Amino acid sequence: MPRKAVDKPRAGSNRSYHHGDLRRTLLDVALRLLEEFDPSHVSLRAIAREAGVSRAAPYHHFADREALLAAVAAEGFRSLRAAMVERVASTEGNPLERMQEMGVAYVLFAVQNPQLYRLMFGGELRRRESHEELQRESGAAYAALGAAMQDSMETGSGGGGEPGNFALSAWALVHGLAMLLVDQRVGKPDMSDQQVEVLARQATEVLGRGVAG
Amino acid sequence: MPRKAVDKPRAGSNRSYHHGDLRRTLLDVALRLLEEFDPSHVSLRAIAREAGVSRAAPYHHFADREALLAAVAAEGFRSLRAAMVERVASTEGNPLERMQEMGVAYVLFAVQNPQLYRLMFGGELRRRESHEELQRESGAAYAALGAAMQDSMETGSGGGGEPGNFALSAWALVHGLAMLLVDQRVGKPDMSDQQVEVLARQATEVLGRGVAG
DNA sequence: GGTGTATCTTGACATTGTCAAGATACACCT
DNA sequence: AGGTGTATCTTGACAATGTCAAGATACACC
Repeated sequence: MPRKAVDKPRAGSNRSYHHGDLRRTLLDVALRLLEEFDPSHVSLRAIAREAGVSRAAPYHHFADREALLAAVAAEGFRSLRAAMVERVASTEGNPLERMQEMGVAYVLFAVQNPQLYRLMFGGELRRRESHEELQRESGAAYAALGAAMQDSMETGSGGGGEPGNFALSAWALVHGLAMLLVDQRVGKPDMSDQQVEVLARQATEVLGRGVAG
Repeated sequence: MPRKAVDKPRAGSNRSYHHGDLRRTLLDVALRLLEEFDPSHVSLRAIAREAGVSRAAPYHHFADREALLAAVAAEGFRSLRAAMVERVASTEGNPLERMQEMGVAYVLFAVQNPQLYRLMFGGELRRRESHEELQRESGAAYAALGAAMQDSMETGSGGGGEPGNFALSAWALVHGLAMLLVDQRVGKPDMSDQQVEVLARQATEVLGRGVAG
């Protein structure tokens, strides 16, 4: 384990005793640290340090470390959903294509926020069901995905499959691809967004043929 | 953080000073603890304690905690590969069906060893590329998967897709489904193997139509 | 039997999450 | 204005972790 910093509020922090909006600041700092480190290595103390407050300050805004990270994850799901709906909104085409674009947005989000994505989907949050906001936001994101699939199925030229199957396959495919990319098990270390897009479109195309065929 | 045990070798351990095969024991214990806890909560000290040795003993067999866990993960990949080849070996049918069975084996393995699967694919191991055995074994597992796909493509009734696309899609689909199941984002809390099999087969079927269509 | 070396233990340190008790300052009421 | 209450923040403390250095032990070989 690294040995480095002492546990005092950051020097140069000229905030007053009362912070103003520490809750918001903690979330921002946590998100920033998450760009740099694995979720399991983002410590409460480091967040507090970076926010310029003492180690125990966060406990007045979050029950514990997991609650803070859960809040960050919840915001992640909100962003994910926003990215998906925004993308379909700016896409013309039949429902199947639009759903494909949604998948692309999903994968892009993962690649652009790998650690956040890991926090959202990894095992770091062990009591996921007990974090209300997280439940709500992740549910909303899934709902958006599900709605798009519903559309594409209704218009789909009726391959033999049931809707449930297809939805599950699509979600699994997109989620799996995101995981493989985030974990760098697939693709080059530094892929451009364009390259990721192409990859995601290719992967989902096979599935599209499966349902449309 | 929990407060509980003291850091002494387990009482009742009547081993001699020298252990015999501590390395093996540590791996076994780690795997056992992994059935119970998240990878990030399997501590070196707990492993040592459970193995009946002092906290520093593992350092004579592994460079650090991550190296030990990497070795466990490597064995996980060995098991995964074994499960897959065993399954295809006992399957008759065309290459596409055989590959589908491989996917089923993959998903089954994940569901039956959720924490191990998380260790193998999650972000806990940050220096994956520096663990030689892990690299080797995971490579071998992927190779087995890839080979099966190669077969199924060659015999496949030539849909429009390229082999690379299909392979990627298949892997992503299977991996994603495994993840969703392991994280309990899909399926009931305690599904039987049969139920998982059905689910996996349904999911991969859509893909099969995509390539065969 | 003596010596060497691999193996294991003990002690120590920096780090973490968390709680309890004290300090501070803002907000409101008279 | 002044006083009081309460939300907010800090300090001190404890158990736990990973890791290293230095000491103890026992097996293996000459």
